[in-house]
Amino acid sequence: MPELPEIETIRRSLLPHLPGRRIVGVEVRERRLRQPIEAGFEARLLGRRFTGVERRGKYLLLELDGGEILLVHLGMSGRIVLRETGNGAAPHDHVVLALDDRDELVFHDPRRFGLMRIAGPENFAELRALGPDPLTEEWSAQRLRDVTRGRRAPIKNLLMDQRVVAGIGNIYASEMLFEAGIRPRRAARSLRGPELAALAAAMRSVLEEAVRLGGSSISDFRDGIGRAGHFQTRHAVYDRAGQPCLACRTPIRRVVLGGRSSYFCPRCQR
DNA sequence: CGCACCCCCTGCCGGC
DNA sequence: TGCCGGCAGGGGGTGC
Repeated sequence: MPELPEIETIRRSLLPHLPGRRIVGVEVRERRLRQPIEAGFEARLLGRRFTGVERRGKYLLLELDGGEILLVHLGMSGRIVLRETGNGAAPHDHVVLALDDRDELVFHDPRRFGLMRIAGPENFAELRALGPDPLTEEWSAQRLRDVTRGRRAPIKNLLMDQRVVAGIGNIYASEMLFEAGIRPRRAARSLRGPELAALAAAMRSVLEEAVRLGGSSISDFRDGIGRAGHFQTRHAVYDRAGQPCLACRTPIRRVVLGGRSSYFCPRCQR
């Protein structure tokens, strides 16, 4: 579930609570995540204090005193939740960090596609490979024009390529293409100037609106302190195959691109 | 480079 | 009711 708006929602929900707190206990209940949790993980965290909460694409960066960072990726089914200590661990609670005030920070991930690792700012291979964050000034219509130039790939595949732009996943790629009036299968290099401008604007407006509404709680997404999001009520096309387009009543179509379901209105999008 | 496939893993839902 | 296939917000790898 978690794409940029969900991770940003989690970041904002943790920001008032996490910085300043010290880790007084580390329990790793399951090391087999997408990358196995490394030996020494517990010792490196114990006694450290959180200093900040940042985000890069779909990665959450929990900053620690001493300059290291606890890097978190939630994969498809991951959650990270701050809760009161004392109710015991649930199934799929893989990492439990006890904090110095009777709260605990829990990494929960049924499918185990997520990851948690400690790294210094200089050595994140994962982060160096990421493209710019679409909500920063690094991203622009000009940049979109540059990365689409000459690319025959469907525009939706490009939007979801984290090396091109970081943070967009399957829900928001479909939603921003609807907003821009562009079909997901269009070859990236075929987009004209006005379409590129519309898409750049739609990327920003869809992501900002989704952040404003606390992300999409399809299935059971919750932020860092257990609150649901509401952007799912605004989905125009995602998971709406066969239902009428909200703009023109034409049935929404589903196609598969790069192995992922993709949704569009055949009349509003060209 | 692009793409069509695989894989990783668990849970849920609909059809039979 | 129970089983089975398909599908799910992620990323990575292979071979063509």
